[in-house]
Parts: sequence; structure tokens; C-alpha cells
Amino acid sequence: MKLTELAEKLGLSPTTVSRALNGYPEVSEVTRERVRRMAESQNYRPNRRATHLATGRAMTIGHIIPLVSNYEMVNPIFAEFMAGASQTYNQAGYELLLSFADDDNEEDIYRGIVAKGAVDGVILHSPQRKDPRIDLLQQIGVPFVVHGRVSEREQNYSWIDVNNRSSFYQTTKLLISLGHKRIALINGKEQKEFAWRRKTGYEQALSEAGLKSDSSLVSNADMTETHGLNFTKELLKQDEPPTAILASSYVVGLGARRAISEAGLVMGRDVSVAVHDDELSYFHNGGDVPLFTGTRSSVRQAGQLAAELLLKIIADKSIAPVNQLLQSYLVVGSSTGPAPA
Amino acid sequence: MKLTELAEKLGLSPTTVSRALNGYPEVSEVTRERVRRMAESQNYRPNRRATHLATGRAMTIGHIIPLVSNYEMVNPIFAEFMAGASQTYNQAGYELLLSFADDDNEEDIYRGIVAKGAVDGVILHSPQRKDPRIDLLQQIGVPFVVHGRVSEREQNYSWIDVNNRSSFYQTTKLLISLGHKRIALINGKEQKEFAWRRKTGYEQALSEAGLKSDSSLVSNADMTETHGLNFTKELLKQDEPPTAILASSYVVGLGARRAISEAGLVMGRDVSVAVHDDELSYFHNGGDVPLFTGTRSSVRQAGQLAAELLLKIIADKSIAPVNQLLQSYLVVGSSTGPAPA
DNA sequence: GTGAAAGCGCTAACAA
DNA sequence: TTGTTAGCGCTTTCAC
Repeated sequence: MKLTELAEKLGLSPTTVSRALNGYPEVSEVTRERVRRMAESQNYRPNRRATHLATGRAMTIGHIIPLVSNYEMVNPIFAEFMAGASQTYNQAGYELLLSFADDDNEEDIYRGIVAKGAVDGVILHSPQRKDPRIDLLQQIGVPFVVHGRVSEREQNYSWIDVNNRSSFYQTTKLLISLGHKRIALINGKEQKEFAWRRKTGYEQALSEAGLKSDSSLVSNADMTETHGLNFTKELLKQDEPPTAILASSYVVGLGARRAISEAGLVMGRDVSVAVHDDELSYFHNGGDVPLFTGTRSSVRQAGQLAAELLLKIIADKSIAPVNQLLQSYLVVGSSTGPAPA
Repeated sequence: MKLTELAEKLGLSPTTVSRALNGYPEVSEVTRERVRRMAESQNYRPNRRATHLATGRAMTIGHIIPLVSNYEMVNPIFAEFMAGASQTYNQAGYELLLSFADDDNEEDIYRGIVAKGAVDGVILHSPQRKDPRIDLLQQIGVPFVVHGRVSEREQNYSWIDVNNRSSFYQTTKLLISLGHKRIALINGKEQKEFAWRRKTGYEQALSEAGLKSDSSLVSNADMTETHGLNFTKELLKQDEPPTAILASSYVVGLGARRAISEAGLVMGRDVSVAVHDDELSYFHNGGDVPLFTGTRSSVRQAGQLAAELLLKIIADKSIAPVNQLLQSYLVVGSSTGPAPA
């Protein structure tokens, strides 16, 4: 069913039908209702390709997910974030175009989807401390919102982020207050903004407590299960192993759990583990230490907010940064397990 | 940069340029090379919306991910599968349109994206034993491939699936051979095809060993971490708790791990756990029991294959089922932990 | 309040 | 081998 057919059925011109359906004021209410009814009954949906061509808007947002390696699982955070964003898109009539990027084809993908006119805006995930993609996107001139932040740059841009520094600061402080002195941090790659922020918070808490940080307790690598597994194994082999481990994400946390389990140790008894990204429910059931709000369940909300933000930017044709709005919308960090004896 | 501009720059007609770029044979190699160079240097990319409109093909595949609840994470399997599919799409010049569906808006979404001409084909995830969506898609007439199978129907359709029955049969058999007599199964909803197949395999192994199945050891619910957590807790509270637990997916497996950990038990010592979907690497490092090939790392490959299959169907304009090709491309099931004393 | 006509950027008959 | 023309299905001036 296309517009012309619908128009013919109604004895109207395509123009009028289009106007009726798109809420233009000059159409009489009687006609509009008649058109609406017919469209409904015929299950008419405007062809998006044609609409796009005529309006110049793709009504589509691109999400580009970094692919760490073929042998590591895609970080579940991204799907979660997109599930949230998708709610916003649905309501606004937008669609979500998904691409996966290796490090080497990332620029191509960005340039590509914009040049092809496939998207009106882009969500940038997992930024680096010096992220060339931001300059790239600004140069291309496509609206975008960063899921995360980039501190090492002057220009303005819009972002939405969890409060990484504060949450790792608070979590570390919590672990210290529970009596831990050797606290490990399984962290992301140093170039990643979030990893840097998390480390900063962690170190601040240590230094405030008069503890000095031990580099053998901190790792920097991709956020993969393998990373969590291997580094935790190393930690447990140390002469003086840590009594608490701060896992910087759900995925490395999985690895840590496995390593602990395989070593015949019990999490929360032999070693405490605080996993960033964990759900609230986790702690409702454990419940022997205080806890903060988990991230994972909030990531969906973050996606929703980021999408709203981006659509607003697109609608206003302004790229005014709106960081401050959401700067600390999440308080994160969580901990489980009793203090060491 | 658009086609007409490029053509003008070259002193050629748009047609010739289009033909040169799209590999039509009637263009001279000299011209083709000249065009190619210019296109490259001008970073020209054909506008997809226009191409779509002209050709009638959207060059886009829709993936619809079921959303279980707002409070449960999106199953990581889907992202993994899409990452694989996306490789195929990239090579073939296709794009991936992602939608999330609640149970109640699912039909709308399918009808919508097809009627709007947004996609040329659809991948259907996580089918039910009696899945109305298959009839729906066939009625709509859009090419599709099912990730999973639907046994309760006569009509043909294309699918790709892991060999659920066989893998749960084999895994259960393995656990029995290790001496386990009470083996629990944390399973998906009964309506789901995969859950039904898994249970069938599990029961077959039990009955072959002369063990009778105990319904208090089998659960049926959405594949969520909460489900795994709660059911495992129940299991561990039983007068005679199971010595082995078969977790039907990665996500419920997470819950099981948590419950075991929170109960102060050690996985692989106090209770054996076999997790479907686990990675090979898991067992390389534990390694005290035989194991099969894990699913998780293969899911990406499954996505790739499904995508190839779908593109083939689209290209051939045939919807001849191609099930048999891939019927058992994966052998799955895995196990960890020693036998009980 | 409604319609006619042009055009979005491309492809594909048909001509030359 | 190249160009001319029409049209994909919609929106949007402009005219009535």
C-alpha cells in the first residue's frame, strides 16, 4: 500500500493524504479523520526510503560498538545501553543502525555511514582519553553524543557518563573501612577514559587512608573475561595476595569469580570482591555490607537519556554541549563480602 | 558529493558514472578507472536512501531482540550473534537494523519494518515451540532465518540452531558417568523450543541410566540471572541437594555461580556445574573433566552463517529451506568440577 | 482546504 | 561505449 493508492481509494490527492497523516494544520478535521481511518484499515506505512529522500532526514541513529577480539564476548553493557536508547527512538520514530568496529576500520565506518546519509546522528561508545573520533565527528559535522567522557581536550561536546571517579573512590573507601589494606584493581586499558578515572578515584582513597598503591595490584587491559581471569590468578599467587579485589566491570568480574572459584576459594569469605556494573539485586540477597547503587540496571536508563539528548541536538540543529545536565546521574560502585579477619 | 556532481567533474553522464562504480561490463576500463579514482579522491559514497528507492532493495537486515524485562540484562548471546552477522553484512554491503521487542509489540515491529520498506530480511531470535511469528513472516512474505527451531509446525522455513538435545544429552551423560545421581537443570521457559529440546536430551540421558527425573530439580523460567540465582538457592536448600547443576545458559549460570558462592560453597568441589554457553577457555584452565565444545565462542559464527543464509535466500528470491545444511554445526555442552565423593 | 508539479539522488530501460 | 529519460514514493512549494 503506497500513498498514491491510498489517495486514490479516498478520492483525494496524495498531497492531502500526506498532510493529513503528518499533522499539517490546513487539513480539515473531517478529512483527516477519514484519511486516518483508511490508513489504519489498510495498514499503510509510509515508505521510509522515500520519506528520507524527500526530507533529507534518515530518522536513524548509528551505534558503533568496538569489537575487542573475535575470541572475547561483546561487552553486555552495550546491548543494555542500546535497549534503553531504543525505547527513546521508538517513541520518536527513529531507528537504530548497528555497526561493529575493529580498531582499524572505525574511522571508515563513521565516515561511511554519514556520507551515505544512513544516519542523522551517532552515539560514540567507550571513548579514549585522547579520542580522535570526536574531532572526526565534529569535522564531519554529524550530531553525536559520547557515552563516556574525554578529558584531554578543550572543545565542547555532549556526553553522558557515570561518575567513575567518585564511585571507585567511595568503593575503595568502603573496602578500607572494612579493614582491607591490600586492595587490587582490575582495570581497563590505560588509554580509556573510564579506566583512568576509576584508577584516580581508587588511588585517592588509598592515599587519603595513608595506604600506598602497589602497582602489582593494578592491571590495565581490555575489559574481557580472560583479563579478569588471568590477572586474578596472578593476584592469588602473590606472596601476600590482596584481601579485596575491585573489578572494574561486569565482564572482568566474571573472570575474577572464575579464578577465585577455580582456586578453591570462596568469594566473600576468603577474598572480597567489588564489581562495578553489578545489579542491585546481587546485594539484596547477600547483604552483609553496605552498598551503593549498581550500574548495570542503570545503563539502560543511560542509553535512554543519551538518545533523548541526541534527538534534542538533532532537532535543535545546535550542538551545544549538555554535559552538565547528566554529569552525575549515576552513583555507582558496590561491594560484597565481609572484611578479612 | 553526489553522483551528478561527480559526473560533472568527470565530464560524464551520471549513468556512466553509476555503471562504472557498480561494475557494469559495458564501461571501458579506462573510464572505469578514471571514475574510480575521482570517486575515491572526492570520498564519494552513493546515498543509500536514493539507491534504496531506485532499486527497491533496502540493503538492510532487521534483528529483533526479545526484551524479557526492564530489570534483567539483555542476554549477551544476541550481541554476540549480531557481531557475527555484522561481518557478513559488511562484506555484502548490508546494514543491520536493530529493534527490541516486548512481547506485546512484537508483531507490530515485524509488520512495521517490513511495511515501511526498512529491511529486506529478518532474523528471528529465540523462537517458541509454537511460534506465531513464523506464520506472520511467511504471510508478510519477507525472507527470514530463524535462530533456533520450531518443531510444532509442518511448513518449511530456514533456520540455524545448535544441537540442543544432543548437547544436553551428552552433558548429562557425562555428569552421570562422573558419578552424579541428582542432577538439576536450570532451564528456560517451557514454551521456548530450545528449553524443550534441552530437557528432552537431559531426560533421555537420565532414563537411559535408569535414573528417574525429579521435577523439583528442573526449573522453567526466563533465562535471567535472577532465575538462576533463586532456583539454585532453592536447590541448595533441599534435604538432598543435587551434586551437579546443568545451567541452560550463560546468564542463568551467572545466577547459579552467585548462589553457590553466597552459600559458602565452592563450585567444582561441593557442587559441579555445567554451563551451556561457556567458553572453551574456561575449561582449558580448570581441566579436570572431559569437555565438549562450548557454545559462546561459536555463537558469533552462528550469526555469520545465519546472515550468509539469509542473504542467499534474498539473492535467490527463493525461500527454499536450508535447515539441513547447518543442522548440527555446533556440538555444545560443557562441564566443570569433579564427581562427588 | 485541496491539488498539481517539481524534486530528493539514484538506477535502469531505451536510444544512439 | 555512452547518454537520455523516466521513475522509485514521498514531501513541499506554489497555485487555486
